[in-house]
Amino acid sequence: MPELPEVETIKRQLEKRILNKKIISIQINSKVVIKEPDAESFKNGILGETVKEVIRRAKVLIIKFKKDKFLIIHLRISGWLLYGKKEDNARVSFELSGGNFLNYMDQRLLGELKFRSDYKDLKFIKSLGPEPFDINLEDFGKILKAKKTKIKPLLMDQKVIAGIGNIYAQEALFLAKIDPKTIANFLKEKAVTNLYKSMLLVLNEGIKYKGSSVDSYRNLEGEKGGMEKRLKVYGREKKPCLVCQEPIKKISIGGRGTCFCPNCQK
DNA sequence: AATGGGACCTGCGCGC
DNA sequence: TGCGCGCAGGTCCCAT
Repeated sequence: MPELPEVETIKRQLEKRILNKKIISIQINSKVVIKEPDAESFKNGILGETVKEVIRRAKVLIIKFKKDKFLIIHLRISGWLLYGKKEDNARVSFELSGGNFLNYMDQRLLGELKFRSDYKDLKFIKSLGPEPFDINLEDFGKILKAKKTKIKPLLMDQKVIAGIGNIYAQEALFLAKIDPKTIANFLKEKAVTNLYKSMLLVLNEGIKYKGSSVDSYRNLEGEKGGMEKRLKVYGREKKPCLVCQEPIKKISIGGRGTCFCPNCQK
């Protein structure tokens, strides 16, 4: 599910709901999502702690308790968080002071929860490139210039730019009118500028409309996002391009489905 | 350096 | 109707 806009939406909602709440009890229904340490130590470590800060880095949510206690949540594909009553099909439920619950939902069980003394030292976190909103046009251009990979998987490479996934990469390329198969260092200055602006635009729009609910994703309040109705190419295979009416084509790049308009995106 | 395949999981929709 | 297959918003790991 969740790319930067979805995770940012959840982060902002968590700030309103769980800041300064204490973890009263924890029920783990699917141990497989607890990646570190073992389920028992995970539970014991978090019980009684109070939420001091909520952080997002790329697609990762970090809940900070004390100085050296962090809950790190990666939702991967089908993970989401639901605030409110206790959910029977939650993989993990955290009971909070005040009577509400924070439920970790994850149909495919690919997400991961970790309890650690830090998050910045995680291998994955250390390998991340800059946040899209922290990179300037000049640096963005330099990165593309140095790469001979196709532009679409490059945008999705978390080591290069952190937070973009399969939906927003397709949307940004459509807006910028760039063929997703284009080799990155082949892009001219104007195309690079267009792509940079389009990337920021689609991410900001995603945040504004509280994410895309293409499938099971719901935000913290259990609501669907509003962005999926505004997506211009993702999931629109064979449908007419919203700009030129040409049928949208779907291909596979780097093993990921990729929709684009063969007429607009050159 | 770049690409392709498989792995991790469950469940949906499609064609036969 | 029922079944098998491909596919799904992510990331890692291996081989070439």
